[in-house]
Amino acid sequence: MTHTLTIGAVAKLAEVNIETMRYYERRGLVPRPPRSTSNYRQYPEETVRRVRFIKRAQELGFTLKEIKGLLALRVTPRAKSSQVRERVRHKIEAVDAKIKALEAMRSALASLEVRCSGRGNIGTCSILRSLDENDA
Amino acid sequence: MTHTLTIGAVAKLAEVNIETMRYYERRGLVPRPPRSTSNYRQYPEETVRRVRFIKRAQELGFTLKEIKGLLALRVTPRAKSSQVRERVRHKIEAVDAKIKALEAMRSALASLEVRCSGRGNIGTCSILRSLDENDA
DNA sequence: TTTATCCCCGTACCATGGTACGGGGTGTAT
DNA sequence: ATACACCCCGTACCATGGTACGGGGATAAA
Repeated sequence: MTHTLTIGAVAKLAEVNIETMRYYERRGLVPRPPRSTSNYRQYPEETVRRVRFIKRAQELGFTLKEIKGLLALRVTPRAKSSQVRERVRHKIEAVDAKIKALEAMRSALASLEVRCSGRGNIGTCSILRSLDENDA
Repeated sequence: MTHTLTIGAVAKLAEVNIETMRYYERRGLVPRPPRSTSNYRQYPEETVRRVRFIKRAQELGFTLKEIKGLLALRVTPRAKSSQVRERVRHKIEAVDAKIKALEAMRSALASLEVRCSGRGNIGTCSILRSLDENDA
């Protein structure tokens, strides 16, 4: 059983470039793993999840800096859990705001699809107008 | 009544840099407005909404190219509405995927908040583990 | 043991999305 | 008519998030 992965294996499983792995390490998004005698990185399997999380979060509009903050949210013996909870609440609010914005965009798109399929007034068929109407 | 806005006025209202306005024009995200006799850009008020939409969509992880595609979704006399509806459906699917991913992240954060506030096992208190458990 | 494939590291380069600069004209209030 | 803020354009520069290159060593299969 292979309990560790090489950098190339992680990259392949997480669908990123090897250079990206090294870049994330430099940026502190992926912890420096132990090395083999020949100085190869030896990653635990969970690193794959971590990297996938990073990619997914990026697609949701988080910067690497913000993602680092998300990954750092954990209670350790040294951290006061009340502080961590406070930060978690802030992150939840940020996520909720994104969800709301996406839902607004979604319903604008949906109403676009409905309203514009008939022979309605062409002038009302942009996503911006759909958003306006939902806001109002 | 001022029915047109200068570039500076739009920039201020939409909370972007003036240079950003000109950049969006070059990229085709904001249509080239008519000019005054002294060659000043004369924007209709709706441009403010358009620019705000661009910024919001960016925060949701859309690239300028994708945003251009969103803004272009409209039925014109020349476009077959069936094609437009097809594209709209694709966009809706993309938005739904983002919403789902954000909801997963949200519930991971929420369970982080609950589970880590007591004196549970510290090892289970990262967002990655919370996501794992929700997936399973 | 050779050949292919992987890993190391440092450095350079790239695309996206802006932002700044500078020399010139305009608009307007005093 | 003078000052001050605003606009024009072209060009240069910047930060983020990678990606490529190249010389050198390690490992595995034939």
